[in-house]
Amino acid sequence: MGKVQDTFELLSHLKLFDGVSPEVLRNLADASVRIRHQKNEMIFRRGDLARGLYVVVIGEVKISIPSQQREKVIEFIGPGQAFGEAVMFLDHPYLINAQALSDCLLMWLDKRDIKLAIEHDAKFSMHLLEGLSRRFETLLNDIEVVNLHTAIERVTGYLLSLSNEGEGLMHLPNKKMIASKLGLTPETFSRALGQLAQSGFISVHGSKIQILRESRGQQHKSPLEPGSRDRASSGYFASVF
Amino acid sequence: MGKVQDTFELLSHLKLFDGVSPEVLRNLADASVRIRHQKNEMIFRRGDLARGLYVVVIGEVKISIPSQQREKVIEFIGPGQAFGEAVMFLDHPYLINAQALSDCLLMWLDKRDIKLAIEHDAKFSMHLLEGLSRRFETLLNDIEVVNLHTAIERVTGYLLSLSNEGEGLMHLPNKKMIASKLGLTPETFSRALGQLAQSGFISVHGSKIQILRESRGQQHKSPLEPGSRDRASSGYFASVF
DNA sequence: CGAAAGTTTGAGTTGCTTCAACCGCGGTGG
DNA sequence: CCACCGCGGTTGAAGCAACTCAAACTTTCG
Repeated sequence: MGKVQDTFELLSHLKLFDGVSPEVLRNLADASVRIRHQKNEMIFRRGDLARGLYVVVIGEVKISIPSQQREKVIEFIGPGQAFGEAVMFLDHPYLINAQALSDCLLMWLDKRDIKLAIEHDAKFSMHLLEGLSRRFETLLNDIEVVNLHTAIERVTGYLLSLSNEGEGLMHLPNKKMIASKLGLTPETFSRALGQLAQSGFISVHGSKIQILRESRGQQHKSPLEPGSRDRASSGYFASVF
Repeated sequence: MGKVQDTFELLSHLKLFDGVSPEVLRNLADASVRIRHQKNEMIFRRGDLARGLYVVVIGEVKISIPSQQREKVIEFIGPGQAFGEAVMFLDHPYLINAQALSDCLLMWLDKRDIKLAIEHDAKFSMHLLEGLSRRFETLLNDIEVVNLHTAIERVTGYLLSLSNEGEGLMHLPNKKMIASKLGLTPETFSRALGQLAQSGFISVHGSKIQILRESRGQQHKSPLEPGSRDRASSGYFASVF
């Protein structure tokens, strides 16, 4: 009882369940399983069967495509976000790996219970659809970045998107993963940062990065940010190089 | 009346509306707008506002990311499939272009009506979720292909996936678009086909392509295979080169 | 038939990767 | 306390796969 009560409380604060009717939420809370993972533990692997979805309550999770040579980082999932849903609806095995980037508290929900909730609460359906759509746009953006932009453009775009979300001084733990997210090798990523620093656009001190100069006029199509404007090689790049 | 009746009939045969209750379907049919597009006409462009979604009834639609230099083809949408949904749920402008590849009959549904249908029929929600999930997996696959595979691997994988769906003799209209879908230039695509033909794996006669030899251990559901990088060392490629 | 677009082929270029060495830092244990 | 290791990151040099540019050829279609 205590457990269910706590879980209900916990879930009710997550965006995914915002506005969902108490009865449905209670059922979900009842059916949910708490899962803890230590930093670096695998949550699931490519090829595993998907029986449900995960919601991050505390911590951060890395989603990536595994490869013998090098993995490709897809995205980072934080509190309130779900993952593993896409494949769940298709009855396919996972294409991706999910790994805890820090000690994590997750909620796991069985496919059956999710479907029940969908049947009883359209609000929940909408949240799922929105989440999936958001994730879809992110992927779309990544495809665009990888296909149509050079290394420096990718890094610039990434930094700008970070600075849009947060403030001027940024902290990049694990540049290797960022490089992979941008579809670059760590070496190329490092060199790109070096070039941007040299050109005076940013300053780099270890993992701390500061944007010194904004892109001219309306920025370079921030490639990791859905719904932004347009342009690649004009704008900032024209002014710098 | 006649029109609505026909539309109801039309929609009821589409997978997207399979199992949806007659009342909801009738409302949707009532609210839907028939849209015809001639071959090569743009259906929407990046930056346009998304007020609803489209369903292909007849014809084929190309979804692509525009670029000054060259566009990137995302996918081809055929009868019974929806497009433009992802962005609709987010109230973002489109990131993509949609263009008719042939003369098309489309149904357009307003966001409001879609949301109403979601609220009244969980089956419809599920179809949307499944569709979005399927599309998501496709993108994931594309990202993997572009990031982790060489030109020849991409082409081989694509041909194998076609042959899995259909039969040995394939028809590729517009190789330029296929090349773009695979993240290659037309030249590189052409050369890759040439190499595969020379190695005896396929035969190419204009736009008609025949697979002559299967890949060893014909798994290619997911294009992450050993030997992706070191082509000379394993898998199919070792046997060919 | 002729123009326009698509495709192939050749030659040269390049941006990213690869390989390798090196640095700095945190943890560990002798 | 410091030597040692391992790992993340940086830097240099060299290679290469795919791109660009260009020209010839083919198909499509008005």
